[in-house]
Amino acid sequence: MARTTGSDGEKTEAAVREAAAGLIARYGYEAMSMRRLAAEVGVQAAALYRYFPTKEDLLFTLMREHMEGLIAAWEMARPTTAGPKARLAAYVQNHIAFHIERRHSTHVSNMELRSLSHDRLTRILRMRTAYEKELRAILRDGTEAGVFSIEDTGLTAMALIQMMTGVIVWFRPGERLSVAEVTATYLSMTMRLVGAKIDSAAAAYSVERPFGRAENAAGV
Amino acid sequence: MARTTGSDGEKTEAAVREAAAGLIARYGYEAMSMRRLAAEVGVQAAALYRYFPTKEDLLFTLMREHMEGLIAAWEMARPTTAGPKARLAAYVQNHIAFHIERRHSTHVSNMELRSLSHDRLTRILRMRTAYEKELRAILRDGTEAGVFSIEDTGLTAMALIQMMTGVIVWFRPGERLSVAEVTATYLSMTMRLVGAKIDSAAAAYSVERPFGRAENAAGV
DNA sequence: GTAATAATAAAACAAACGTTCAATTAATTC
DNA sequence: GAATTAATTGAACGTTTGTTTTATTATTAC
Repeated sequence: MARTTGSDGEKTEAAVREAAAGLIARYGYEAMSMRRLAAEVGVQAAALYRYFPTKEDLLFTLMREHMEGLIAAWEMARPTTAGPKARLAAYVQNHIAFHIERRHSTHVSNMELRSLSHDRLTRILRMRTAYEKELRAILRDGTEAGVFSIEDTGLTAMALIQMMTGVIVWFRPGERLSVAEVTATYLSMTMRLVGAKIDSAAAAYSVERPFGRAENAAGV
Repeated sequence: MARTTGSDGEKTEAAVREAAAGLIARYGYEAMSMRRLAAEVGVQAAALYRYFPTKEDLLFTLMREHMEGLIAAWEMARPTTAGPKARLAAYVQNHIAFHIERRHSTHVSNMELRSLSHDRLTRILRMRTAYEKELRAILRDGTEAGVFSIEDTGLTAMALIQMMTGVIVWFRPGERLSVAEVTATYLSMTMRLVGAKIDSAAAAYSVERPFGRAENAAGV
């Protein structure tokens, strides 16, 4: 047989991306065979090559779009006029919300870097560095303004990112804690970690448009 | 040919373990072929099967011994009579020192869990849970004693472990920072994160026998 | 020095891998 | 309704995979 009834290129490609992210997150890039992926999508392996010339192209596409999405989300969420503390709060909220929302591609982007070619690895790492640079800038500004007390800006940024991204390792939606509760707790841990001075302005941590659904509930 | 001059089972096995940890850390378990591993050791692939019946047995051995080593190191380092703050400091120091010292097997143990069979995964996770339980106990004791101010003990434990283990992602020995400096900074970040009350007892954070070499230098 | 054993090499196995190609059918265009 | 294009199948390709088997040599024990 050949073309199947109701088949549609765009739908198939989207299904391939989603299935690939799920399978790679669960079993790893090397462990996912193209035949297994095709079966998950409900298609023959050869059909995948209409959308992605090689397996590595597929991996790279997932990673690139993950990073582009993360940076775009931050550009939407970032407060431009606010002080260091509100900006840090926005960064934390955006980061956690984005990574929980996209658990699978986060896993892929964090675990499968080693399967990229040198050039593509460089491109992904460049995006990542740009994103992390934003956090370092916030920490530096806060330290210079005397709002934070931080010993080493770069090291603190790495520690915070590892801590926040680590949420996806254990967090499962619908269990003991909600996204809002987790975010609120991580936010206060972050503020203590950077030695943020407590101030009386009640809305100090709140931010206008966090990524994803409105989950500002927890009283922070 | 067959047995080569100077060949020795124990040495070969040790070489296999070390080479395997390095290759899996760099390229991943699935991406490491038995032939590649054998070449790294300087032996034919068939020779590996004298020491490990299957590839997965090799992986499991690396992980089990990593976890056993971690737990053993903590049992050596743990202060039994000290208060929560000194115990937490000992935990952090031991954790960071151990993971930096064994970067490769740490990578393996963190990234390749999905390649284990169900039973073996359960065994490794049991060890991990036991180790993490120690940290939760310290945090709980400190909170009850009023020394720490923590909202959610379990969540804080996960955040701390992710933060500390994340050191191996970016830390390279011999670069900008020494192990002692990194440990000192992480220690003070940890203490702020758990809201540890500052006390005047100067030696509050010091601990008798940290894992590995004596790197207590930084004035914490 | 001979017998036993430990450690390895070399070759082979079937299975699975990523990928390509030709054929075939569904949908679209005119 | 015929011609064109889009989407997919099924079979095949050469490699590489983990593993097994058999033979061979170094070492050890007596």
